[in-house]
Amino acid sequence: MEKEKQGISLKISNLKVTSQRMAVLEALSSLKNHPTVDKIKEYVAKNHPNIAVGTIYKTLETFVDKGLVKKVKTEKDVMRYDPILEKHHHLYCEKSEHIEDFFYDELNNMLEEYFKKKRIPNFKVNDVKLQIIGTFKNKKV
Amino acid sequence: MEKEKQGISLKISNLKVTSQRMAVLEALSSLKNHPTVDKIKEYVAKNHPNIAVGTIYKTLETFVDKGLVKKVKTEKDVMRYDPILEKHHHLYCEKSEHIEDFFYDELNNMLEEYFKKKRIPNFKVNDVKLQIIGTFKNKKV
DNA sequence: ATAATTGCAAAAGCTTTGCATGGCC
DNA sequence: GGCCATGCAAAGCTTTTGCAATTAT
Repeated sequence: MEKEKQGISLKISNLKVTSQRMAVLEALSSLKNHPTVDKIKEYVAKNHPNIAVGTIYKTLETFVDKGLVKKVKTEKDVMRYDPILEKHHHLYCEKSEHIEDFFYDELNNMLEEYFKKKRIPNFKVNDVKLQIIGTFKNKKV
Repeated sequence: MEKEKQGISLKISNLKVTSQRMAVLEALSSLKNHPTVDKIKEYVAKNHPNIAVGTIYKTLETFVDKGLVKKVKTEKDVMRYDPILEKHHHLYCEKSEHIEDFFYDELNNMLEEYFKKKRIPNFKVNDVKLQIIGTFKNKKV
């Protein structure tokens, strides 16, 4: 059961299990497309009409601190959240707000190799993220 | 003379040459580190005490439209501006707001090759940006 | 002349904060 | 019971907008 897993992941992170946190976790896993706070609020409000936006912000910030979600940046200025922790990159649509995940180990390995060989003076590389920008074809995004 | 070039680049873009626009261009080329609007305002204000923030925003937006600068987004939610148009990537410091440019044709070629061979289903790649995240060594950033 | 640009100030997001209340452990 | 999390509302920022006055061409 999904809820159980979510409760466990809160406990592991030393967070109290509250219905709001559970609801935000559920929203994150249901809303596929790197939701904004607004989308999350909308989703959560279905079963939680009284949840405060502040709570959602605080909750998400807590999750980021604990490493349960990551922030995704776009050229626009609204923060979006990504619940997937495996290493992956993002495809950004030039024409819409759509963001899609892109997993490809081969690419990760290639980059890792590259930065292992080619050192950057005075800089220690910890992570490399790709923003792959373009357009989606034949798809309602 | 630098000013002349800047005036010309405005004319080429079909923009009227105003002292405010010249000042913003100068700020962009002097402030190396991908300045925020605030930094730009600060710089411009030295010789232009009366410039309005709104004007700076409008000016920058115009420049972005004309392709004279690009927006750079960080995990924090303040927009920053990059006057360098050549293809390049960014080094992000994990510990500060410092952003540095990273030029490396070899890497660009490698990525270009990669995405030429490895097609992504339903997606046309137009640009690939790297966010290289880590820490600067022996350096006051 | 006239169309574009600017300054000013108000407004519009998005996000954070403080504090009293309420709920987990 | 103690402490952490929540709701609420206000405040803080960054950014946008409308409009009259100004300026470049």
